[in-house]
Amino acid sequence: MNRPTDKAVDAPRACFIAAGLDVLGERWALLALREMSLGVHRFDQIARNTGASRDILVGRLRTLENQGVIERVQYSERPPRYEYHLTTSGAEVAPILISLAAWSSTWMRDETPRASYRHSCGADLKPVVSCAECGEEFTPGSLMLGPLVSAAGTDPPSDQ
Amino acid sequence: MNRPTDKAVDAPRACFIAAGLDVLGERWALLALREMSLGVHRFDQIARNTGASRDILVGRLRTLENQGVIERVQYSERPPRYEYHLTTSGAEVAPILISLAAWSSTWMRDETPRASYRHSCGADLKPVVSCAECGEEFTPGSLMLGPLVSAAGTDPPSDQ
DNA sequence: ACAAGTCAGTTGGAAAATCAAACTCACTCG
DNA sequence: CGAGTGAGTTTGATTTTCCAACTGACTTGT
Repeated sequence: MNRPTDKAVDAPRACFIAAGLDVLGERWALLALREMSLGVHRFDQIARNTGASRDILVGRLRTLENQGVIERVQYSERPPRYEYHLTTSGAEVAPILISLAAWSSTWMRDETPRASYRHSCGADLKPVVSCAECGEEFTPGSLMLGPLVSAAGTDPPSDQ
Repeated sequence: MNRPTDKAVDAPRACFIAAGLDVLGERWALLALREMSLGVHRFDQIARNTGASRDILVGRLRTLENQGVIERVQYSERPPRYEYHLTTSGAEVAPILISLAAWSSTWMRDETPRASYRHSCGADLKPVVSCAECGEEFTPGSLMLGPLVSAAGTDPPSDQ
């Protein structure tokens, strides 16, 4: 009763981009991760530097913690106070932030002055994305759909 | 009355990551761009494949058009019908989608089956991000703040 | 000692964004 | 002629977000 071509009224594409956005795509999430990448770990400073309201920021940080992207590290007993730190998973968000910063500094050409980014070597941010397998640079259009998978092909990296 | 260290009650960090998110960070925007990257250009299919409601999708597509990320291409006079295509700027969003897909397929390890992505060479998606200047691979933490800039350092790429 | 400040949240109510489904309009196809 | 397609628009509910004030447990300055 179900030939392979039967699509149940065309459900939205379930792909890893959509899944990633479920975690990282909520408002303020990536900016909070940006702060931690830059060495800012405390609630008040993250709130100030991102501009997020404190209440929704609490929600985002909890979601990111539940997803294993960040972790709370207690730095005071009385009163209990926590710092927010990137896990391995969170640290690996960097390429997303880098690509975003690079795209933005190329294409957002208006008058407003903004903080730019650079590589630790001192050079302006010019990331090159290439395929680990063939070494070729990714060109627009070289991203293609692959098969459906449940857990990524090979090794599950254990966090921390 | 304004020493360099006076910070006007700590405004949120104005940086290129935040600016990029203003354009690409709204709900459905990146998924719509994903569709166009995959060769889907018509409204109904973009709505179906992303899962966005038609009304907000209209809004997103208009914003992306105004920002020069996509353009509408008329393919029928009567009734007027348009296709949505990536501009050069839109095509260069690919590294963001690639990084997101790669992060997600590494870290979203639950049971639900999702479409994976691959490079056009056939290999599973394993992007390597390196610095165009020094050639070194970007490691977590190698992203650093640079100076404030108004329009990116050098050449404004003309679109198309 | 007491007032003021820091820090990580909570709370409550208003404002904005999103959602889903139905509806429109201009056609095309059988 | 009737059904279907395609790109929206409309409507009214639901969900998120925003903002400012408030709390509780301290710490620091005078």
